[in-house]
Amino acid sequence: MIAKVIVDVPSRQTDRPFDYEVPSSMEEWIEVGSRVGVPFGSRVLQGFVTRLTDEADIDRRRLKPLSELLDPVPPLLPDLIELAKWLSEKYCCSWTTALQAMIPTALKGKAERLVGIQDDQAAVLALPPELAEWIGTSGKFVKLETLLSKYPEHARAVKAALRDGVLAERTSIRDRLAIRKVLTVFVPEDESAAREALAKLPARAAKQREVLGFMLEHGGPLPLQELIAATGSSAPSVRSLAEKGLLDLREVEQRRDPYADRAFERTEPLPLTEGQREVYARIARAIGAGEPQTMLLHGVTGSGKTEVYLQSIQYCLERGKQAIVLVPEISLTPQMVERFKGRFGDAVAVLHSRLSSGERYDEWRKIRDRQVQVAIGARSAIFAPFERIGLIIIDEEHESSYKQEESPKYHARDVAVRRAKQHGAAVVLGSATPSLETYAAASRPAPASEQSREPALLPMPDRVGGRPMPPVTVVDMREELKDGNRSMFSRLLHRSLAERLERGEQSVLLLNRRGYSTFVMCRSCGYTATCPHCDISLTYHQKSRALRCHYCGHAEQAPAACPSCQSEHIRYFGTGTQRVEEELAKLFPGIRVIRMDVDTTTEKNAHEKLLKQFGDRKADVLLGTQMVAKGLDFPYVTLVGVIAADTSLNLPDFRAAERTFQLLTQVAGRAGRHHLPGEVVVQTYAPEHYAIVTAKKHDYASFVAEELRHRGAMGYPPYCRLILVTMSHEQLPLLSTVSERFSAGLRELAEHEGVLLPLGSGFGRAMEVLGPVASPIARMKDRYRFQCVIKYRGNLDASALVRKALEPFADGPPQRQVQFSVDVDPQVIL
DNA sequence: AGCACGCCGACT
DNA sequence: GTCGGCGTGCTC
Repeated sequence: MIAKVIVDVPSRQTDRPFDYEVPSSMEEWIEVGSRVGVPFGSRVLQGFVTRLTDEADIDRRRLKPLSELLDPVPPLLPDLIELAKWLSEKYCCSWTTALQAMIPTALKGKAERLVGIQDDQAAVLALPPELAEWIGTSGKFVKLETLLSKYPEHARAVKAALRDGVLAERTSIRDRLAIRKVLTVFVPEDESAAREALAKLPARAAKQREVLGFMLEHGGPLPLQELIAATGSSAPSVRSLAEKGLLDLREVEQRRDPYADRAFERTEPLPLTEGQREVYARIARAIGAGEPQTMLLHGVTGSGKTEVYLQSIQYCLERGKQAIVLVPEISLTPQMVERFKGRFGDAVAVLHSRLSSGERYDEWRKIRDRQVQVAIGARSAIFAPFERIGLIIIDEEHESSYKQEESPKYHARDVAVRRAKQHGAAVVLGSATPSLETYAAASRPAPASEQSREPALLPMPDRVGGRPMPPVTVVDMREELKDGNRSMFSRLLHRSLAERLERGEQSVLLLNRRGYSTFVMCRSCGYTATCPHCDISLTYHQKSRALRCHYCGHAEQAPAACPSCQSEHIRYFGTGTQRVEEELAKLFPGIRVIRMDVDTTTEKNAHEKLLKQFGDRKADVLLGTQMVAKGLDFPYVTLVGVIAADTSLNLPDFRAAERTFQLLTQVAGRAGRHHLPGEVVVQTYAPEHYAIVTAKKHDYASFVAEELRHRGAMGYPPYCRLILVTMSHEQLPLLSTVSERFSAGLRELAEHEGVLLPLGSGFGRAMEVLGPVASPIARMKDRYRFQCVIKYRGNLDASALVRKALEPFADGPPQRQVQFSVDVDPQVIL
C-alpha cells in the first residue's frame, strides 16, 4: 500500500504529496487524515496522509516506509483533507499550512532524536557506566537532548557510541503537548484490609491516619493534589500509604474541562414568536433536505436569534447530525456558553482562544471522539472534525474577526459555505447588520439554476415581546463646542448619566478606540515618537512607562523631554478610556466605573470577571472599546452612550461607513432589552453622515442602499472582489523592480485569459491590477512594503492567476528574496 | 524549510 | 595542496 503524504514543510517546492510505503503493521490503522512521521531527506517530519493507493508515482525502489503512525484515531477526516486543498488554492498558501490550521496546536509535532542501547552486551561495556545505567536496558530509548544535557562531559563518548553502533539512534515525532496524566489516589480493592490497617497505624502517623480515613470515607478516586489540599497532608504521607498497599496511586488520563466546576441549569425550548417560528421552519426544512443551502438570518438586535439557533440545532441533532456554531471571539461570553450548555449539556464542546492549548486540545478531542454533537467556538471551530454536519451557524456574520489575519488568511464564512457543500448541510448566517457582500448576494434574485448558491433571506424584523428599538439621539459636538462645552461629554449625555445614577440604573459607554489610541506628541514642535524599524507611531504603555511598536515589538523608554526640540511640553496621551474614566470621576464623584480595554483584559478570564461584576450591578458604568458593543445582555442597562461615533468613520478604509453603522447598531442594541426602556446617545462631529443618520433610525435598508451607491461608484465589493498582494524587502530598488515585474506578469496572464478589462465596462468577467504602490505602512521591521490591489468580478479564478504570477518568484537566493503575502478578500486595505 | 553537493579564497 | 564560504537543488 502506498500513502500520499503532505509533509510539514511550508515551501512551494514541497507543496505536493510524497509517496511512502505503508508498513504492513500499519495497514489496518492508516487512513486518509492520519498523522504520520516520515523520513524526508535526512530527517523525520510530521505529515498527513492525503490518499491511499496501490500506485506509486515514482520508482518503487525509491520509496521509503512511513516511520510511525502518530495517533490511534486520525485527527483529520477525508473531507478536511480535501477542504485544506481548497483552502490552499483559494487563499494561496501551502497545503500543509492549511492542514495545520485545522488541528490544535498541541498536535504540532516536532522531531526528537532518541538513543538506545543496541542489543550487544559486550559493546555496552565500552560506555561510561553511569551513562549505560541511565539509558537503561536495551530496547529502551531516551531523548538525546536530555542525555547530553545531563552528561555534557560524555558528549564525545555518546558520539563515538553512535558512530560505532553501540548506541542506536531513532527519530520520532513528539507532540508538543501530551495527554495530561494526573496522579490519582484510589481506595484499594481490599477495602476491609485497609480499614483494619487504619486502626493499627501508630499514633505518630497522624497524617497518614487522616489521609486514609478521608479516603475510606470519601470512597471514590481522588486526584493526589486534591487529596493533599482536602486533608492538609503532603505527598510523602500519601506515598508511604501507597507503599504499604493501603492506597493505590495511579496515573489517570485527565481531560481538562474548563467548565467542569460549573453546573449549568438545564433549559427547555422557549415558545417561539410567529416570526421566529417561520424562520425556524425554513431552517429545519433545509436541514431535513440534506442539500447544501445558505440562509441569511437578518434579525434586529433582540429579535431572539439565539433561541432560533438553539431549536434548529436541536432539530439537527434529532436527525443524527452534528452542528457547528461560530461566534466572534469577543462575544463568546460565559452568558453565551451558558445558553448552549444549558440546552445541550455535555453534548457541547467549547473552543476559544482563552483556553489553554491543553484545554483546547481536550475539547477538540471530544469532537473527534464523537462524545459531543455540537461545537461552539471562534473562527477555527469551522474545522471541527465532525463526520455528518447538518447545520453550521455563524452568528454576527459581519464580524471582521471571522477573517484570519495570518496564513491561511481564510474567512470562516466562506469556509463554512464550502464545508456545508461537502456535507449537504445548512448554513445560517445571522446578523442584525449583515455585511454588504452577504446581503447583496441574498437579496439578488438568483437565476433558477443557481438557486442553492445564493443565500436565502430570512428576515426577523421584530424584537421579542414587541419591545421597541431604543430611541437614538444624535448630538452634534460642534454645537456643544460653540456653546462653550469643551468636555468630552455633551450636556445631554451628562444629564442622562446623572439620571441613571439617581435611579440606580446602569449605563454602557463606548469609545471607538481608533483615533484615540495611546501616542506621544510634543506640543511645542509637533514631534511624535515613531518606530525606528516601521513607519508608524509608537504607542505609550502606562504600566511600563515604555513606548512600544505593536508591529515589530520594538520598545524604548518614554523620554522626559522632546528628543527633537528638548521642550518639556511632551505629552503622553493615555488610552482614551483612561481619560474618559478620569473625566467621569471628576464629573460624578463616587461613580463606579468598570473599564474594559486592552489594559484591563489581558489577564486570563478578566473579561469574564469584569462582565460578571457589571452584571451583579457592582458598577454604574461599563466603559470600553468595541468589546462592550457585542452581545451583552444586562437588564438594568438603560443608557448607551457613544463618545465619538465618527472616529471609525474617518479611517481611510472603504468599509469605514459600514463598520460605523454596524458598531452603532450593535451597541444601541444593548439598551433596554428587558422591562426597562432604553435610550441611546451618540456624539459625533458628522451628524449628517448617512451611516449615522440611518443608524439613528435603525434603518438598515436605507444604509445599504446608500452604501451600495458609494461602493458602485468607487468599484468596491460587493461589485467586485479584491485580492491584496503585499511585497516586502529591505532594499527599496530591488523591491520596486520585483513588484513591477510581478504586476506586469499578472496583467499579462489576465490579458491572456481575456479578462484584463476595466471593471466599469459592462458586467462580464473583468480584472484590474492596481499598483504597485507603497503600502499604507510603508516600512515594517526594516523592510519596505509595496502592494498591488487586484479587483475582479465574474466567474474567474483570480487566485489561480495570482498563484501563477507568483511562480517566477518562487525561490531564488534565500537572503535577498522579496517576500510575497497574498490576502484574498482582505478585510482592510486602508 | 533543512541539508547535501559543488565550485572558488585563506590557511597548514 | 586542503578547509570552508554559501549558491542551487532535492527531499518519496
